[in-house]
Amino acid sequence: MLTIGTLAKKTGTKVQTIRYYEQIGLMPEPGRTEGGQRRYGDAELDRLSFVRHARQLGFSLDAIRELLDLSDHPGKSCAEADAIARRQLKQVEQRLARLEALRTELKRMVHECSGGQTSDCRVLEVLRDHSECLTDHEEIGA
Amino acid sequence: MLTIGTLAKKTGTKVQTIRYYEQIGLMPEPGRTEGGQRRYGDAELDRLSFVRHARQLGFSLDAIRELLDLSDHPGKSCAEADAIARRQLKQVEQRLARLEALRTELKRMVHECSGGQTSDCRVLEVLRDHSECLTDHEEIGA
DNA sequence: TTACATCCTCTAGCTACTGTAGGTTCAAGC
DNA sequence: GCTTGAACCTACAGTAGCTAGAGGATGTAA
Repeated sequence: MLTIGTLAKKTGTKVQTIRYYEQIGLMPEPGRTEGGQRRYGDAELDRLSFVRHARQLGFSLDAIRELLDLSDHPGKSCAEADAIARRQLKQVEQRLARLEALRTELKRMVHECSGGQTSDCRVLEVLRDHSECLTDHEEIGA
Repeated sequence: MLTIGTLAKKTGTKVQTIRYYEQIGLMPEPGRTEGGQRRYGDAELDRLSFVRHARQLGFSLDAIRELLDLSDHPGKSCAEADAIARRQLKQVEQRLARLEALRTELKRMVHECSGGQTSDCRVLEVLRDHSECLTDHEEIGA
């Protein structure tokens, strides 16, 4: 039986985060000691590991919820899980493309900084000037 | 004189976002009509363009605040602006590295999906198994 | 004058946590 | 059995950066 702190350490999660996952229904309500402290078993360890791994891969909590649901029902078609992963891959590739363009622009900015006064600072100038901008009015995904 | 809606369209910003920027002090309080509606001039258009461009490049609102402050004081050293841009570039490069690793793993997941039932779905299996994980307990930036 | 798009303020909600306050429980050592 | 201190508990507030909605006022063109 694991305390919440041990579970946290084993999965690289903060204690509060585990309680938060419980609150939003991503983790089940665990057993408690007489004094009211949470105690976890291996099933919970596995589940939390799954969640954390998926989070590291950039899956949203909603997507993880779906994936957990799928893995809880082994008879279901694999196609759904595959679709989620594909959607995720697509997003990652979009972000990559965007970030690569950003890197180029940032490199240019940094490269051209002459070290003088802000009045002739390229960094500020580039930000003021949209003409060389990648795209209009697009957002970057953090 | 521009209405807030026109300014929004010109900069690709939502009206609410402009009001939000005003609220947090990133945009100045504009003039108003007798009826109390906001009216903007070219200075505000420039400032908002600057902000949006910087946001597209992934700068935080705090960083943008610093940059705006620098550009408001043309006598200051360019070094600070350069430092902010360099910090940003570093972050972008870290995210890139991380995302590239993610793409590899996701591609592997998707590739190996055989199309059967979830009980033998590689996507779920990979998420259950941390052994091939990139790094332990690291976070991804959104 | 009337219609209606756009504006106003205020409040709440979103994601995915993280932090704090104030109090309780557990386990080890004596 | 008692003390100590780390780890636990709940509840609530705060983070970034917006976004959405309610309910009402304003501006402008026909």
